[in-house]
Amino acid sequence: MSDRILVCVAWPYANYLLHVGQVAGAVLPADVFARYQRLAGNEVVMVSGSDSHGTPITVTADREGVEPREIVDRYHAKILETWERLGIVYDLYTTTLTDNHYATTQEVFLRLLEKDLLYRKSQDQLYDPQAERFLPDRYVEGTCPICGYGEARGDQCDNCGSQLDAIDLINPKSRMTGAIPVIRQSEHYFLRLTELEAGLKDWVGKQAHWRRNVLNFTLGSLNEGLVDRAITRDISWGVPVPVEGWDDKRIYVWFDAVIGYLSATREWAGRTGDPEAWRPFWEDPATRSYYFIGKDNIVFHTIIWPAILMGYGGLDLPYDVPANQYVNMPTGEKQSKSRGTGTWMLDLLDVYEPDTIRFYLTTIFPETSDSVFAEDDLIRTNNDVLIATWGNLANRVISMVHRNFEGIVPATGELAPESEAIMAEARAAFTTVGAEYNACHFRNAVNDSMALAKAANRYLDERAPWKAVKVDRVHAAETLATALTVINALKVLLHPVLPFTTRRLHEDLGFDGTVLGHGWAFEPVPAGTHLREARPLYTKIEVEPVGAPAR
RNA sequence: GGCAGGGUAGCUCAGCCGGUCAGAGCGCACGACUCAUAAUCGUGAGGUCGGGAGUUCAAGUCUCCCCCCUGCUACCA
Repeated sequence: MSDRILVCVAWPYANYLLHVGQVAGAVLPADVFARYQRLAGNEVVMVSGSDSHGTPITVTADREGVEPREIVDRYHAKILETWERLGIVYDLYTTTLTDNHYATTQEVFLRLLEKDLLYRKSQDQLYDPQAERFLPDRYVEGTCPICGYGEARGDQCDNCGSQLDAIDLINPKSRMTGAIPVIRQSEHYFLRLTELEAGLKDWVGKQAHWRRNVLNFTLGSLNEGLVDRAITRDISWGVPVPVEGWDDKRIYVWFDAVIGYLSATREWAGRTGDPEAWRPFWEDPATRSYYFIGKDNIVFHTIIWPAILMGYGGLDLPYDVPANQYVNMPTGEKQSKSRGTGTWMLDLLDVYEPDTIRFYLTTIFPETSDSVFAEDDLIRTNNDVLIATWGNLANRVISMVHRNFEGIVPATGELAPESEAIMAEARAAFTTVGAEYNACHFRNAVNDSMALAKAANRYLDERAPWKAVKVDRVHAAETLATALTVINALKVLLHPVLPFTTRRLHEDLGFDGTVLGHGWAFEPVPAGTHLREARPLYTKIEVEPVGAPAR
């Protein structure tokens, strides 16, 4: 019986290239998870898109003197290229610029308004009279009132780390124009999080399967008490507020971005030809929805988005939010788009095979703590783990079958105990490794798979078919046929992480169709099968790290 | 400052409802083998589990204090 699973992935801002941290932290875990679930026979839809609104995009556009849409188009194309080359398979990767998304966002807004979960309130805001624009705190700079640092931001002083209020800055000026900001009143719509707090607490309290940091952080925030948040802004780039007389404001990006999960699923449905196909993924309580995000985004996915959904009514709340920590540089520095530090995915893809990258990144998924990306470590992992333990295993066995059995899988009689044992281990791995994937413990899934590969290497050494074949062909035949079956099992177990090379291996082993088509199943390579000529699945990297720095 | 997560072998990380929890992989040393991308297999070297105090028969595993890293702190998302 199959499950229905919605895989939601954080929406990258379309104003930069993607770096390793974003991919290892959210996108690749989601893809591995979705691939596993599809293999396991579940009904999966995976959606995301480029977040096209927000101040950073406007600022980038201003700096280049172009329209925001041009920035979005440029980087959206680069992002799509990254997915293609890395083998990230979305059912839909869209943007927040579609008519469908605007309509969905406005529909949600109006529903909340009807239900009195939105209200208007005026607040003081800093305004740049030269740019004729309201300023977020971080776009104001001046002298820190606490330590005297001259270039403190309105929200925080980078020198002494103090949290600031932009109004308290000495000699404040706009980072956009240098003008002195003035205070102006502005009216906005606020979401009544205070109203939804009790329901959220009740719901979060039941999510015992969430990761410790996600659960504790969310409970902590709820216990401190929520504050209503403004969901509109004084900007011109964004989803229009569907209310008379609000033409000069827009729905703010954090509100429309999370709604993107819903609008993207609707858009996917429309593209499949069944516009109603999104409903089971959102309206059936048995559907499980997973949100793959970084740790900086937890509050939006465990509090605000659920609050919006609760307020809207009739839609599923997140089942799990397996937020990851960060992937840092070997120097300990963060991968940061805004600082320009980090490794761009496209640079990496220019140099290394996608499965090499996917495998290495999976081994450093920051599932429990920040992890480190290092190119020399990637090379070492490729050569000393991926190839030595796994690639070589497939290669040595297929080569032996060609050398000694004309490339035809030999038949076996009754199996020796050690052959039975390794077969049983391979069969059992489908349960254990499957459970790890299903629980989003991807590193464990890979480690368990590699343990099976090591066991297969050990089995080969013990049975030494290269020796046995000279004196007892039946013995050697049994060894090789058994090893092939274990290799075929590993092909399936590792397919979510290594989709490209396991597809090749699938062909090399003489199978038709796709790995996906065969499903999450233990399956021998039938006797009599003609294997293709042995070819290495992976290329050893002999070079020094070439370096693929950001910028 | 407050809240949350993390600080375990050279490296990357598990373990954390207290008692085979002092581990895995890589690297390193030695040995075996030679089918295979000099790959594989076996053996080994031992890290005061960030620091200090406490609870307990027993603590990386619980409590308290301190140090360091990261995120959030709601007008970056």
